[in-house]
Amino acid sequence: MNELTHIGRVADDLKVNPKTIRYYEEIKLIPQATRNELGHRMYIADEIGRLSFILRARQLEFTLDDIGEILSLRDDGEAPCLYVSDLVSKRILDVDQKIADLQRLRTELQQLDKSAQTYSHQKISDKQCICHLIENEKLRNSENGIFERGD
Amino acid sequence: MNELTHIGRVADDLKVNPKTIRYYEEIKLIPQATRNELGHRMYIADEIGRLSFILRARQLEFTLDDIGEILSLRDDGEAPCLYVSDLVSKRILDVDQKIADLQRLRTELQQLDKSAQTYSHQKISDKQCICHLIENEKLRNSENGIFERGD
DNA sequence: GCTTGACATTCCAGTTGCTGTAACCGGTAT
DNA sequence: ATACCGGTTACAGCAACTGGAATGTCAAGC
Repeated sequence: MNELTHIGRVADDLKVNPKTIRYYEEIKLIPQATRNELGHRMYIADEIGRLSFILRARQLEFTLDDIGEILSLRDDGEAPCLYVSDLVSKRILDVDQKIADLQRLRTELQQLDKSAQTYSHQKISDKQCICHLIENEKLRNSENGIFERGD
Repeated sequence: MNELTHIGRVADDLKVNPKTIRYYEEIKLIPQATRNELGHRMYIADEIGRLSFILRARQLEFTLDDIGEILSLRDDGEAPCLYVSDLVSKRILDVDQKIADLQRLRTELQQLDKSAQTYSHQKISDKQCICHLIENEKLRNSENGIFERGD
């Protein structure tokens, strides 16, 4: 076997852009691939394993930095799993936050959409108004004090 | 009145980084501010209005490109509201998609977290394994065919 | 008078995770 | 011969800022 594979094949199999693979090599997330006589990168199962680990972690939206940490812990012979499970917990909190933000955003947009129907038949008269859709929302919300921009 | 305000003050009031304001000027989202004798940017209510419109739209996660479109429609004397309400509808769909993605992600992370508890007492023995948390998930999911990476 | 601090200015570089483009090379099919 | 396919490199660009350095001006405090 020994299965030496070109980058394009690997990319197809893992459904990823070949550029991404080269990029990961460039930032040292994966080791420099061995080259064939033409200078083409050739991959063996091991490296494909590492790569697909990275892609899996990216699907889980770990940052490349975090993934790099995980991999180098592992490369040093340490078990990264505790580290990972810590990251996982943190990511869950992040994701929850983001979902909440988006849901709030969705509500706002929905209100905008609703008032679009209400206002659509009106003519613009107020020269100050940039867009009464967004402007009116702003006023309504500052009355209600909905947005405090919690960063 | 006539209220001429320094950039720092405007930034404080609108809770935004002064750099952001300069950046918006640089990309011509807002006109070049008038300067005082020291070359400092000074703002009047009108410009602050335009700026806070932009910030409001950014809170609603419109892109600067879209905001630019809206503003230049308005600058040309046209009503951007139909355009905006179209954008709003599209944004709602985007946001829905994003929420769904994040919820799926959350589920995955939760599963990871659960198996972290299951596996945490085990010793690492398999040299191939980079992190059994993520690896095992990958295997489980490819068995179930959960992830088809719908892009 | 001098220093310090708080602002402002400009310009340049960096962030994240890639992706696009250009210019090139080599092998294969027609 | 030539077109096509896939590989290579290096560099630029995306979004939406943000940080830092170097410089300048003014006012307060010692």
